[in-house]
Amino acid sequence: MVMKKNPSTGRKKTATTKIQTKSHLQVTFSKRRSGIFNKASELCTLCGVEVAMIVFSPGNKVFSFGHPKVETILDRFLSAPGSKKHQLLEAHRSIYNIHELNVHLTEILNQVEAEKKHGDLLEEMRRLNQREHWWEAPIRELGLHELEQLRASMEELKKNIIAVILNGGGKVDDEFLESKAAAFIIPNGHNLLY
Amino acid sequence: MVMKKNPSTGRKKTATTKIQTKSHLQVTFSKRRSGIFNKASELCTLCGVEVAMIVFSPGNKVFSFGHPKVETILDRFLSAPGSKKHQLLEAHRSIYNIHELNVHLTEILNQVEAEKKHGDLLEEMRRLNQREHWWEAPIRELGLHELEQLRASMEELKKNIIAVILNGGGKVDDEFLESKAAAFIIPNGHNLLY
DNA sequence: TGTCCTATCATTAGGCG
DNA sequence: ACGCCTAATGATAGGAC
Repeated sequence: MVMKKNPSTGRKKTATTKIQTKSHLQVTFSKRRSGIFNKASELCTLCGVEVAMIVFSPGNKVFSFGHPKVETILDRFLSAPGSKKHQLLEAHRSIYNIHELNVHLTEILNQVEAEKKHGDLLEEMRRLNQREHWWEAPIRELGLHELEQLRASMEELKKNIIAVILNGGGKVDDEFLESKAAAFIIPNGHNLLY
Repeated sequence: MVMKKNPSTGRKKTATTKIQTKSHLQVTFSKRRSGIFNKASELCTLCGVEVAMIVFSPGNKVFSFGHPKVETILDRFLSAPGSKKHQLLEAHRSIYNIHELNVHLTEILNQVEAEKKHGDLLEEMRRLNQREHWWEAPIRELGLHELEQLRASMEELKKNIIAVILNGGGKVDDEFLESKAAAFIIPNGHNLLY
């Protein structure tokens, strides 16, 4: 026998419009949300399918359900072929592009470094040559003095070249030159670069 | 009065395990899926919240529901602070990083180009100088003939320098030199570079 | 797969703690 | 916010189209 303890209780019809009473809305939201999540879970176990669900509450909190995992489903969904969904996945791929770009950039930067060193070396030669403006005057007019200056410049240039190559730009004295004499053949200034 | 047209019809209890009959499973999936989507839609209108849902069917098809849009919700969800969810958003941001990197790369490449041109110029000077090995022999021993050779080399070097600077590497004849004489002071070989 | 139908079953509105 | 209770409403299994 059924006892009607409280005739006023029980389910009532619900409107299809937004609930206005804030507290009422909160309660309804909680109940229905858990209900839907349960139904989603049932769908998973009953049909063996994958489901993801994301809900933002009226209080702007995030509720999510996912089987097996929300992220997994989202990955599958975003990687599915079609329209704008691809762009996030593309972005994901671009991480690797960035890595490649960085590697490329490093290579390029090394190249720049090398080119700069090379350029500096040659620039120094040119500067040393031009410092005395020896080539601006017709060569046939060079006197012994000028030639002597030129020779001295060349000696300095050689030392500087050695400094750049062996020493990274440090000072080069005769002792240092002697210590490296075995590696670079510099008997009387010949065969320094070749 | 209610007529019972078919007493065998009507709802029956359902197990909580996976449905084995494939066709049965398909039907149940369809019905329940649309049911859940309806409930989600109701939740949206009733509580004014945002909902996204993704379901993979037994036949591996994708069904999705979202209010206002699936992508919108996913964006909000992925940008929500917390754990791994960030990584996709980070990836999204990295698109802009890639753009910046590309700009940077272009700058660097231009720099490399400039350095290379500079280097080539100086390299050419060096090669022209060394071609005759004029500086390997003690300068004081240079004869008139060698000096003449040196002078000729310098002339060629100057032309090549002008070619690189003005012409991008093309050939330089006297006519061309004359056409550029106003810009570069080359009365008798003086003040070419400075 | 979707829709309509019907007879159930499951959900949940409303109230209370 | 959560759980329990009750009763009415809503959802859906099963069948047929």
